[in-house]
Amino acid sequence: MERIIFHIDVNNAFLSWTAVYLLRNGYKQDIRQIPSVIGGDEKARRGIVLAKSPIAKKYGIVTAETLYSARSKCPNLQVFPPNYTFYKEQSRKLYTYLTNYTPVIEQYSIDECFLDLTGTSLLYGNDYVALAHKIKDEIKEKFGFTVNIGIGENKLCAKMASDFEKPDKVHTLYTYEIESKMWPLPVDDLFMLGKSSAKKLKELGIRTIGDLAKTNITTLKRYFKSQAIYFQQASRGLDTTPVLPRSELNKCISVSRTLPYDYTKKEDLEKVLWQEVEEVAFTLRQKKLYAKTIAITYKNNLFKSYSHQLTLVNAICTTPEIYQQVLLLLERSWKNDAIRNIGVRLSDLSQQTYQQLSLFESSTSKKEDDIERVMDNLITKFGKNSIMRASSKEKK
DNA sequence: TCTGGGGTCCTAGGACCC
DNA sequence: TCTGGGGTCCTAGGACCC
Repeated sequence: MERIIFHIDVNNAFLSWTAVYLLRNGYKQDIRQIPSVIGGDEKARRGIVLAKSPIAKKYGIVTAETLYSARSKCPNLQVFPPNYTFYKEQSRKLYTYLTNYTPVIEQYSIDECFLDLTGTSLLYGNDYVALAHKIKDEIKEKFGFTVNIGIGENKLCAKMASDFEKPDKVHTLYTYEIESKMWPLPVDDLFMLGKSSAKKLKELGIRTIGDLAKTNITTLKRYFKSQAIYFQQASRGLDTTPVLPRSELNKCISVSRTLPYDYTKKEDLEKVLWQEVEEVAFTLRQKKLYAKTIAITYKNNLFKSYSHQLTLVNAICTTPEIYQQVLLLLERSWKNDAIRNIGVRLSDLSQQTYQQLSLFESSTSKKEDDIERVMDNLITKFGKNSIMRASSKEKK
């Protein structure tokens, strides 16, 4: 059966949401109408563009460039800090509202989702463009921000369509429109085809998505291995992946931090790692998960990234147990270089409710897990400062 | 005061087993 | 004593997404 998929994308999400927040709190100007960006804290060395207004875009400002560079393109640029708590709330409200139309929603990110409306014509009729306009306008009225809606017969086409012209627009990319609407676009515009693949394709003389669609698969395979098949299928608008609610089961939980200056002392790195372990371990336990693989990630002053990981026999979840492994990893992997960014990642997650005790392991781990859970509950109820372990005090 | 943070997926190579 | 080959698990690194 032919499918009908919508892709909904909040226009300049962080900037729009901040605009809504500011207007609601008495700010006189709509920052969507001026040259503005949402940017990280430059003093904390996080000074990059997270979102931009349409006028800022006209100045050539792009996402992820430094604020320094953005200002050089537009001297009267206004910079606002991100408000993640508010963003998450807006995102949740939007998705809750969209479940009115279909239960088959895949939340792709904080500001993007797919809706499967296949078989809903008895409910909404056959005019999907009209339906999309209705949803789009309701969102604008109800929440105060605009979205783009792309309509297609699969997720790929819907996603490509929502990207066409912004903001506040509805576009279709039906099978019969692929040649006219998608083939003239540069290969970089194809979803999941990034910079490094685009560069290789250009060297092969493949510039547009149409060129890619017409390229011999054997040639593509020589350069792109298994990716070649995806590229060719996608360039022809083919995609059979289903709209699936994001699995509750995370594949990994991670945290990383850019440090205020480059750290060269082990004790300093250990202090940051302790805080990071507390964070990821807390999230892990909130999700009632255990982790078997623990990793440490670095970025040094030369922007070189590296990482180190280990896999345990038994999955763990307490902060001290994880920290112990992280210290081991630090010992084994840190190259004594100046560290700009350091992080902790937990993966190989399971919902295992019992721990298989290895022969020589004490049976106290269950008790320790319970103590941690009691502490977590206190934190949830009374806040972070309500409780602190003795060892964490000295590390602050 | 130049270059964030949280994810998923893939690949190559080594260890180890039979 | 001249050195096969398939399978699995693990790690590091990289591409790509928002």
